[in-house]
Amino acid sequence: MRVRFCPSPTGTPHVGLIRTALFNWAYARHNGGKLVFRIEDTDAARDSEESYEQLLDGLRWLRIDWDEGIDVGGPNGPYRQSQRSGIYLDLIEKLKASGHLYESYSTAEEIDARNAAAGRAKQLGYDNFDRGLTEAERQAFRDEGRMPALRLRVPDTDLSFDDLVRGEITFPAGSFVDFVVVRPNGAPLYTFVNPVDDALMGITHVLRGEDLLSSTPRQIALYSALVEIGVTTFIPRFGHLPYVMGDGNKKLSKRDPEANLFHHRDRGFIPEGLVNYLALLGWSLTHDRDVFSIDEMVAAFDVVDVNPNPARFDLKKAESINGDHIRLLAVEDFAARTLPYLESAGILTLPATDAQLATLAEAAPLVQERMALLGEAPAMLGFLFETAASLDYQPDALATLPENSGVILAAAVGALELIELSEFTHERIKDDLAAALIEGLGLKPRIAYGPLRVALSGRKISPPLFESMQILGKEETLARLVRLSAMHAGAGAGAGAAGGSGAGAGATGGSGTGAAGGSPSAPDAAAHAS
RNA sequence: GGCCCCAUCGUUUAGCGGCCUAGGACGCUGCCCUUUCACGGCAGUAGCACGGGUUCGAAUCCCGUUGGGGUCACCA
Repeated sequence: MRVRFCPSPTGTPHVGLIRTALFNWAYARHNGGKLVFRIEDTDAARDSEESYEQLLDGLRWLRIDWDEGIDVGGPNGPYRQSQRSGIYLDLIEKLKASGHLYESYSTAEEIDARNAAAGRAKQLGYDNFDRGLTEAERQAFRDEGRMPALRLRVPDTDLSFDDLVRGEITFPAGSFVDFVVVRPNGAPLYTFVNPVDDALMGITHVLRGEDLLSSTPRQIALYSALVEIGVTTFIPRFGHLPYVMGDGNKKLSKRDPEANLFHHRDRGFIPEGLVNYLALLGWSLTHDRDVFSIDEMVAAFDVVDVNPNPARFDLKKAESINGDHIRLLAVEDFAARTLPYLESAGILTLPATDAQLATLAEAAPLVQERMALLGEAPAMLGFLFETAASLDYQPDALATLPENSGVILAAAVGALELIELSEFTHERIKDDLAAALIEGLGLKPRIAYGPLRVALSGRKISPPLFESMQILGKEETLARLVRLSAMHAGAGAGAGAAGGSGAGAGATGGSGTGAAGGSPSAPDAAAHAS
């Protein structure tokens, strides 16, 4: 069994294209067959070397490998169509000699005019006019200086094939016409080189996008010609994979950012997660589970199980699956994978220092289960790599501070100061803070710890608080609590319990006494502190 | 318009004649867990496009209707 992946290198890799590569790959691996990787660069105007490199980059990132073709070579090379001209020229001559190809001098305008004159719908396209040209007529055109395109003479019969995902499909005679395979300048078109290369490379199963379904009869017609002249002995099986849709009812367009493979990588999809999600686009492993490994996919994949309906690319679901795979990672692996994201965000130096790596290793277990995308790492871990002085506070975080924040922060400082440096662990921190704030001040945990969280991270949400304090260390933790306390007092929450520099009240309005629950207990807190 | 493909919860998918008063997942809602957010747990929400057949029996087979999509290039 031999399958192939044969993209044309235009633009950045599209997730639909990659899904096609994945299915071909999985089918080959499942059956112990070979995957051939060929590049269809027959359109010099649109193809680019950059796009070619991106294709390789994308496939390697997803760990989709191939047995024959680009880079790895093989007996049927070269594997870039732009380097196979000689092969095509030879075959074109043979097919001309056998009468399968004929010269066509009709221009688009002439075809339209003939259709109009015959009362034939314009959309019907070419009318096979040049089929019956005599040699004298052809010579007359040549004498006018016209160069012929070459068309394949298609059979005047119905053509059917048994699609691997859709079953029996029949195209009635006349619904496909003689089509151009070689431009007047001698350059063969995709319609020619694609089947020819498949034949030459012994491809047995063609899995491709649904958009090519209606060109299949023409392809089979060419294949029949190739069989007749002895180039190959069989016509491959075809399987047309469903579209990958975007929002609404349209194909996921190349313009759509979600279509871009690298967009997802940049946001922090991991290969395991994206492959899993891509596999779900038209296929499923089983009835009650949709998180699986690529090995599980290979073990189970059969193209006949592919669902023919178009699938919508659902980012939310994709992220959820990715999050599941992130959680499945060994913690060291997870930490290592966040590295590039932290570095490019400027959180870590490049390269990261040993101290930074140590901090990351400590923090990784705290955040691994709270991320769906590796790209969330900078926002989640950034505060661990700053100093009290450089920390930025998010406005929405500041907005959550209760009026008695000063009291809370002061009590926390008081409690934490008493902990020996060697005992500054999250368990101890938790116990002492609970004693000071929950019992001491009689506060609800969410009220008590909110200001501490903001002080530490500058954010409303963060990794677990006590663990974060442990990683930051006693000195840094206290510095952050003190800084926010001073800020808060300065901003006018009259309590002034912290630094006492206070005075600047008024601005925010709320009279200092508002700290209802806090006030009575304040003396206790103070006692604790001193 | 011709031809072709497709049709199960909002989305995706299981189902290939009786295991279906239709299962899972994402999303959404509620509750629990809880140092925030997550994670996790529990519960709930919501679907076989329509109409004919075939059959003892249809989400499953057939026909039609409707709806959606694709394709009709000297692009790939």
